Amino acid sequence: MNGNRKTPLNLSRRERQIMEILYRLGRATASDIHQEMPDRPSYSAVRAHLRTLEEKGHVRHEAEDLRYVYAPTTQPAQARKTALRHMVDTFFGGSAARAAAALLDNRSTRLTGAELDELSSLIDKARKDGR
Amino acid sequence: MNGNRKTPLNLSRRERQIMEILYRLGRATASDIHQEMPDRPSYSAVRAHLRTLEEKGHVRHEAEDLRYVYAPTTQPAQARKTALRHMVDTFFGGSAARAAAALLDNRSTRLTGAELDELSSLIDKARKDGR
DNA sequence: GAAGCGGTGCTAGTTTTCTAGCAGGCTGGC
DNA sequence: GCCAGCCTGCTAGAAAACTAGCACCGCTTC
Repeated sequence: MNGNRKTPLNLSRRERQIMEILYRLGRATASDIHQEMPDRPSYSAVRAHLRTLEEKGHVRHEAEDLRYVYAPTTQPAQARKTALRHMVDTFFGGSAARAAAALLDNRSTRLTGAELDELSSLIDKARKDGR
Repeated sequence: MNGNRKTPLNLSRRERQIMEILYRLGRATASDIHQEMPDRPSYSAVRAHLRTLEEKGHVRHEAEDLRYVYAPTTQPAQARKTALRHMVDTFFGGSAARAAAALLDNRSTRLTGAELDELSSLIDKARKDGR
């Protein structure tokens, strides 16, 4: 199911931590990322990892105001999709419905009325498409 | 946000692969896990990792029919919750609603009518609790 | 009872990851 | 000009991850 090479599965611990920060932030400088790292390593180490990630093709950078701003090469939408799929497979037996239910069910996630409406309409839409 | 020690964040690449398989399967023998591993390592290597994971407290084993059956120490429900939270934070700006929407929206995940009904009722319930 | 099968424990060696530190470039203030 | 501050590139060494292989044990089958 996953002999894929350019997959988060093949990232080292630190590389993965960096990628997650990058997905969360969208784009960030080495310094930003360094701030966010758990068990904060040296700034230098972070930069080295970024270079590796860039070499592996997971990340690209643009020069901006005299320093580099990094971003994932994968489009956010695609990354989200892949991540969701993986999560659903490993924790919910492949059932997106069960995963969605877990999201709704969770008491700690208070959803606003507007959000609920939005979801309702998505469900209606799914019903229409399905039939 | 995450100085936690016993978190998936601190697992090595192989250890994480094993944990994901274990979450997916619920419980499994060393051999089962070995089968499922990407870039299949040696059986021996898998066993070594399992021992490490057990030492770190992520996994426990029971003897059964002359061999060990491994399972995560974390309760599935709790693990799912943590994983969801993490996913929502890194890919959906912390919004469970956006994550749920992405799940529903995904064309590739065909939800059955029954599932949609189930979700609708969950939404209604959330509405009631919310007000 | 010996051989084959399938399991476990352990250890030592290799490979990869991870890291700090040095060298250098550009900018702004003194 | 020159120093401080902040950035990049690179490298060598330490630490961790990863791995294969050996020794052993219990069961089954011949």
